Amino acid sequence: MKTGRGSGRPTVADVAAQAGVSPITVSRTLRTPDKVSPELREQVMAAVAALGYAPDPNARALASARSDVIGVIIPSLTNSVFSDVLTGMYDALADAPYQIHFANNHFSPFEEERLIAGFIRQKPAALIVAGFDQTERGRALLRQAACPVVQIMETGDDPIDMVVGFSQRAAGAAVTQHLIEAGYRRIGFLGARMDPRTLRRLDGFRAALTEAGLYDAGRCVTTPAPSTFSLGRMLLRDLLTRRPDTDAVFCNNDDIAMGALFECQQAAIPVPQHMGIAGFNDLELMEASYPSVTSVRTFRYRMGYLAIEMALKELAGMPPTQRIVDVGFELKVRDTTNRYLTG
Amino acid sequence: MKTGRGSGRPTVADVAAQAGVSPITVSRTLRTPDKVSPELREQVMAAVAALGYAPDPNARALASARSDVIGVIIPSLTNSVFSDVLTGMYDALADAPYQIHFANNHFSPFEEERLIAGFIRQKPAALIVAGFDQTERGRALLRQAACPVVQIMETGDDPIDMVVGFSQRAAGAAVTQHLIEAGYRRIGFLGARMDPRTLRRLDGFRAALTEAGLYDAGRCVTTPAPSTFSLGRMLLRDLLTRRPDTDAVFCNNDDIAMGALFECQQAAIPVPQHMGIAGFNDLELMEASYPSVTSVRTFRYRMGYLAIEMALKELAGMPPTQRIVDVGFELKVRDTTNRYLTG
DNA sequence: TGATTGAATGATAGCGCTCCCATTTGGGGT
DNA sequence: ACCCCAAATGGGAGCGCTATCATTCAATCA
Repeated sequence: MKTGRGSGRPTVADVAAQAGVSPITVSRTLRTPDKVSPELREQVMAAVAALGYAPDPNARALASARSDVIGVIIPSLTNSVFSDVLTGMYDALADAPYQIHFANNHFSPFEEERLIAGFIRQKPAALIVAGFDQTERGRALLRQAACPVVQIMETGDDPIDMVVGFSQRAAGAAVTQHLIEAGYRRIGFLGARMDPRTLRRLDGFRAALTEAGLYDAGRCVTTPAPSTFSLGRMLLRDLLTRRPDTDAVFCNNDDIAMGALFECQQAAIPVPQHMGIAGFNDLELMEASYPSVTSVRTFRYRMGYLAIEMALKELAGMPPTQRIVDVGFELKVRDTTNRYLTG
Repeated sequence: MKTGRGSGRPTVADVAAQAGVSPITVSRTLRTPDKVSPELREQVMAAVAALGYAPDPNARALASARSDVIGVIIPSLTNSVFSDVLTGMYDALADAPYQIHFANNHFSPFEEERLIAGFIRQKPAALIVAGFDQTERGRALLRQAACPVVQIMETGDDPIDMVVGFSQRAAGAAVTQHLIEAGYRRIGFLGARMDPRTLRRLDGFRAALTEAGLYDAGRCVTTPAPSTFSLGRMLLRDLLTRRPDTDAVFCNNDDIAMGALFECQQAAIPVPQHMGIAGFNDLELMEASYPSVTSVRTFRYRMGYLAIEMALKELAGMPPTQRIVDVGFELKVRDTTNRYLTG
């Protein structure tokens, strides 16, 4: 039985011999038990247990031209936003016979393209990518991929296959609208990294202010640098140097907003009276902070969860209920934009 | 050329035909180019380029009984601590022909054991696990794994194979020592999740206080719940209910510390005068915060980076310089424990 | 009753790559 | 001139599994 090159672990052949059936019956028992008679099924399972057999995923993938890998490509790991998404994905997977492999493209569509090609080579069960900003070739690869493809974090009418997300632009506009309604008039925008999604938030910001006749391009302070809390402090300082009369800021994300708040505290600028602050994503920190910080709640866990769920559904042969899912967002108004706060 | 079952993509055989060599030469050109003469090498590379050939990782893994997967098992994704570690790993990997697959065990050694078994089935190139608290069988599996194994986040004399980390206990003791030196006397401990590493920090805390004759078990407030900022607030409230005279807290991590700070701000407890606060991990937030928060800087990125580097070195056949690497830690003293602060 | 069907099982032949060993070739050493 | 050896290349087989088609056999129908 030892052929010399083998791994030493039991194979389908071993199980088949032990159970007195053919290898293919073992294979069937493991993958499509209902196509095997109960008696044989039991025999095979007993042999599997006796030998401690576990199938080799590589051999399986080679033979069936389909692996159990669900490829996930996200822009960054450092970003806590994506770790929530991933957590949702893992939870949705539960005990489904797939595994998630992910890669990060460092916010580069070119790296994303490489990663897509790499995944496709593995014949993935499904692919999940962030947003709509793939390269031409990247989109083409995804379109040709013989597997479900889910785009997440944004919505759009023309998904490659399926999409679950929300309108970044509408969310940006909603916060801005809230700041206007709260009585702020000289509203700035603080933005870091400026990836496509951030740009769409800015777009919403601009639209809302323009409509209200309050837009002032000079109050937009942005940087391509990755966002950090300290950067939030710096961006606010920058803005106040250029436009000292600014009375509120919409921050492209919560890190920046929190940094802005710290800066105000240190500079003894009363928040929310003299400076309103709103963030984006609604990290848990924003609610716990004192003062608590206004933000836009995004359903990150949910997006991850649904993305996997939709892919699994399609893999199971069920047609998806819908190909375009908008999970929405929720404005969380808190202390930092509540001008009529007592205290 | 179409055999019916094939994937349609070019294979080694196609490349070999195009280049006028045998399949094995193509294989060699791609994996060990120095074993092929320059002329043939060039021919093969030309054929590869012409056909757009890319090897099938599954077939490769099956034939060579060794995949290009480096398995990483960490307790949690939600935790920003681990995302730093992962970032370091990805960076260390750079263009090495391996890919990282990770899984999280939700802080459960049993789930960890399952994951280890799952990875080993894939014949990984290397395995990286967090800490030393595997199950008996988990350790056995790792020991028998025919690949480099790196334990991270902690140090220990008896690694399964290699280890890169730092002494959680010593770090816990060092912060506590600092609090004592800063003049605090009634020092509490706030801890969430209480995983093995946290327990060792607590151990260091206890040792330092005991030695100073200041230990009071009643000042340790812990919970198995996952740590959040709000939880930090609650834990501090709890502690102050039990021991209102507490004058400093060492928090098991930065989230808790930050929450404690917010609670103090809301309750108008002067920090650091009436309450010293120290965290653990030194997230970027701690430095940016106002007041800035004392913490223990841990080299998370570095640990991830080194873990991969050590594994790659071994995979390349080079003997590792050392099997046990202590990256240390660094106490960052800031406003929240600086009693003599002006302001 | 004989033809027909469908479910259950098996034999065979790969999937795409690499291991192992054999073969060829072109120098050194003596 | 001889042997020997190492480097370069190829032939053949097999990694562990599954797709495909063939076979068996009992149940069904006219």
